[in-house]
Amino acid sequence: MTHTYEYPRAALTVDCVVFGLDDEDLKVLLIQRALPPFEGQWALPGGFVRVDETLEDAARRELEEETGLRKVFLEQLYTFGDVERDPRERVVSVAYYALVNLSDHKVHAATDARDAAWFGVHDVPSLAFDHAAILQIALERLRGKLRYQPIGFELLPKKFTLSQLQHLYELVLERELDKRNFRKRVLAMDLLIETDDVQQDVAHRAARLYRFDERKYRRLAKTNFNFEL
Amino acid sequence: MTHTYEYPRAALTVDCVVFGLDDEDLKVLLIQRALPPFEGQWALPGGFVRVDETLEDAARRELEEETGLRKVFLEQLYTFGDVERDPRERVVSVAYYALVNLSDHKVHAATDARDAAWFGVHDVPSLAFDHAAILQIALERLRGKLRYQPIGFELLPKKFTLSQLQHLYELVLERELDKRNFRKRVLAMDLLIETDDVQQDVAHRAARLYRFDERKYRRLAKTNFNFEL
DNA sequence: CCAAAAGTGTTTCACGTACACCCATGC
DNA sequence: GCATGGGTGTACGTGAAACACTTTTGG
Repeated sequence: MTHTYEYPRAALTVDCVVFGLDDEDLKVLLIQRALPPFEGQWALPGGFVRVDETLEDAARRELEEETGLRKVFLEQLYTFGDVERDPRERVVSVAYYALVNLSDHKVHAATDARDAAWFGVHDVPSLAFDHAAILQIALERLRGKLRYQPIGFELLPKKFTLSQLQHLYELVLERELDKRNFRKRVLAMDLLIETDDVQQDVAHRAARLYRFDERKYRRLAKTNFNFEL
Repeated sequence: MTHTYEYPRAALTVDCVVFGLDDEDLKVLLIQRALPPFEGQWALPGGFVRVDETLEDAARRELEEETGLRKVFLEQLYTFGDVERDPRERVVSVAYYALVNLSDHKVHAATDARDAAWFGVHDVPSLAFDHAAILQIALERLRGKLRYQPIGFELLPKKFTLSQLQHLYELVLERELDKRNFRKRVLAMDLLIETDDVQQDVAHRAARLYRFDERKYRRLAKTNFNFEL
């Protein structure tokens, strides 16, 4: 069955820049395309928006279909509408970025993807379409938002050490931070809950684990409080 | 002539939130719709994206067609994709916001619009579609960006007084600022050029006029300099 | 006992904030 | 001469930045 319109229409897609964190690096999730165009090349997960689903629903659906990821932090990034960005025809893509913690989420390739894999953000292969540009903009957005929104916790396990948190900020912001000042600032916000647990299986003194107090943050966010690191 | 596709497609539009400044208020430009749906209601200027133009080109074209505005500051805001946001069919809209100075730009209604007029942002009539929500998000974005990007100057004439600049910040941020501290901070950035001109035709001491040094700002922005007010 | 990271305070300096009066101009 | 906004400096307090050693644990 076909669908007919009076004027030609652009196709509409979503693409997802999924960031994850391991011990060494900030990573991005890519899939290897199983179909033309750019068959065999690496690309951001994504696909066509159905006419009866919202943009965010489409992004979540494609993410699950292509990589198995569910229930991740997801936020709209920017809409890319250059006329020649897809060689087939006019395609406008609404890009989203997602944050996941690698320890909780296992990834597997699926529909339309030969393979799915994590790459260090400074070590990505050549990407299909304008996906390299989308990735750059996502990185800038992440850097900007990390400063004044508590989104970094999405990249960490529920319980984390202060050193892990600092390491995350250093990786994303690409500069070193002073340990004492970092701990002072982050604890002064009074949004971390000290748990009774400590790190396991480390060959040195085990660090205390903390949780982010999201409930309290939401309450404060409604008044006029500013998260800032 | 008609166009057929294998799957149904959403229509794609752009909408523009145009902000302007006069002596009393931050204003937004609205048009009165000449056609259904929402005939006779006020709405944001905007319209369908052609298949051979970029999103920004579409926004600029619609802005000129419907309101006569050209060569304004324009930046993408957010893409709205709720399934039911247009009663006719599925329409996804890429929203932009624009900043103009009212003294330089005269507005006139045109294509598809019965009328075009400026409204105080806190005094808008009931709007078509989800345009009230789009306006709210544009306001938040403007407030957020004004703090750390020199976009306020787009709302002022090329030469302006420090009081005008302060007034703009007070209107957008919705709080009063201390005159001496404001002047100190803004001059300390060293991005304003003092001109030889002063205000004309005022019934009190005439204020000095300044220009924003955009060239210098661009240079600094490339290193690691932060505009912040 | 050694390696490795955890954890902890103080001083200094810059910047944000609060605050009030005289000046120039037009009518 | 009076009304209106233009223009200016200082004192105080808070918060950011610099900086080094002791503690705990596992191997």
